[in-house]
Amino acid sequence: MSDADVSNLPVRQKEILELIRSQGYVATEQLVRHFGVTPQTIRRDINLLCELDLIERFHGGAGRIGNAYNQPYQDRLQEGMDGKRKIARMVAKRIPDGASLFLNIGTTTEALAAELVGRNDLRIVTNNINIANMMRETEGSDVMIAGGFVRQSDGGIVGEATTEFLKQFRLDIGVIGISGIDEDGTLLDFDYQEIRSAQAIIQNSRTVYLVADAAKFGRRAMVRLGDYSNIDHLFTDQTPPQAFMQAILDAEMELHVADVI
Amino acid sequence: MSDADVSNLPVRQKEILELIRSQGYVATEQLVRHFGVTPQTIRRDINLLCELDLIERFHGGAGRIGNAYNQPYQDRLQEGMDGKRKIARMVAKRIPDGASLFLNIGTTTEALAAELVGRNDLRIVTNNINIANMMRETEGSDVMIAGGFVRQSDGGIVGEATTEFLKQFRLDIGVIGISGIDEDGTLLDFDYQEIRSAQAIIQNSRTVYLVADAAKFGRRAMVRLGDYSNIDHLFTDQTPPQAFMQAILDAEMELHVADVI
DNA sequence: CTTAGGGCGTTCGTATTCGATCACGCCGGA
DNA sequence: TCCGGCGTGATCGAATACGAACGCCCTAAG
Repeated sequence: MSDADVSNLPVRQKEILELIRSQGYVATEQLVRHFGVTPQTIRRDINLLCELDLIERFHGGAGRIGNAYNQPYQDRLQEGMDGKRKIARMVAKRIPDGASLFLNIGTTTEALAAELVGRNDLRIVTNNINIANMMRETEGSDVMIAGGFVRQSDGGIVGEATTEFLKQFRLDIGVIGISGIDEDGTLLDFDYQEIRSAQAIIQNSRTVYLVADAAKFGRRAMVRLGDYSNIDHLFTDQTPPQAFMQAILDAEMELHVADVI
Repeated sequence: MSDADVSNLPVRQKEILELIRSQGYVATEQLVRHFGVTPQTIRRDINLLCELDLIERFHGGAGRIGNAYNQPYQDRLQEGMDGKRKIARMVAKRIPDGASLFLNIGTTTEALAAELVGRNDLRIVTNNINIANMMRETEGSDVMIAGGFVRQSDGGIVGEATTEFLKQFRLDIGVIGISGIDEDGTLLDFDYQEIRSAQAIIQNSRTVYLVADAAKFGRRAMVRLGDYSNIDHLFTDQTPPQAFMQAILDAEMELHVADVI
């Protein structure tokens, strides 16, 4: 994308780039103090880097560029976030201190992780690089990350190695998200590889939580993950449509709908 | 750390928090457009969140809080960065297109990863979560991450599982960094677990690159990693002190000193 | 020695953002 | 009905950041 040759930049500009990439944002004033130069000089650097599309300019500083590749992902993170957050809050309350849990790929599980930041008695195994990063923000729970291919679109870790890694554990709670649910309770996903990880998590969790916001009911996806018999608790944000209720009631599974509070 | 109860905040403030946590920084103006309210209201929100130590205030917006825990790490990232970058640039030139390589924990290897962003023919295996994140920024090389414990201090992934994961590969080049080098060529590190990963990388690389800036020569560290016989190429930024040269010349190892250009 | 050019500091007028204050509308309780 | 708290919008002077223009210093080429 950014086809500028970074390596030929002056030292100070390279360092600014480095700072911004690692910190996300730096104020002009911070850079002034850091380098001992005038604001004007910093601004010149920032403008130059900005014209090369290496950083994004703000009033008062500069930040990492809004990357085109994770933009759609960021959008997805937004849509239906209210529902996801409600679900996450509800699930977080049901995670006891000292529990061990799997968190797999998915925006809803990420929302859960956000709620769990600050808890410091948990042991978490995840194949989501964003979750691992999130939990690093504070001194808190132990985090293990699964090995495997890093998927650029969403930071998910997938592949046979990932599945094998997950199988090494047996934890209290497995939290999984999915792409869609059929009326008869068939759980679906778009990505074959992701399915394998989810199945490994299901097989090795004493209790399985499925988190799915309202949009998942009726959404078509290609790959079959399993059905309600694999799930112990289903968490959602709205009462599922009538057509889905029969299968839900027949299953030996508890349904939790987030309070509208 | 931040002992404020996030869950009781108004919806807009929670969303602001979410945006900042995911984007690193948002301008006041962006938030104004996003929520359709006046700048004044956004400022009130930002000030409130700032007093709760949940975000950091800037002129023109707000950003993620400069976390106390990775601060010492950030500092370490800074000191000697010039040298590290020079080394990184030199090594990057020696990584051919299509190569497969290990990158282990360490600030110098991170600097190398930064230089490799944009290359799109590489296959990279790493146990450094920062590197995995960095490579995600652009469409580029394939990245595999090792599984294991996520170390909060620096995002390194360590533990027996990590070592086992690394052993599954056999790659063209292994790039390792270390904490210190003795005069006789003994390679040292502070962390026992990290050593095991480095040794696994050495054993499974066709060529081993050691990257070490000038500060490493003579620094004492506790755990023995190996010696020059394990290394094929040593990259550094200054000619090593006289006392070290004999061992370096005796070893079957190429020494590369970064040009002062 | 002279000169041209790049990098940086300085100045100053302009643009933007900030905070204090007041006003309005929307509740819920007396 | 009245009242007070709360959240928001509006106004305006103060603080801050911005860009353009100019001059200085250093370096390299002639």
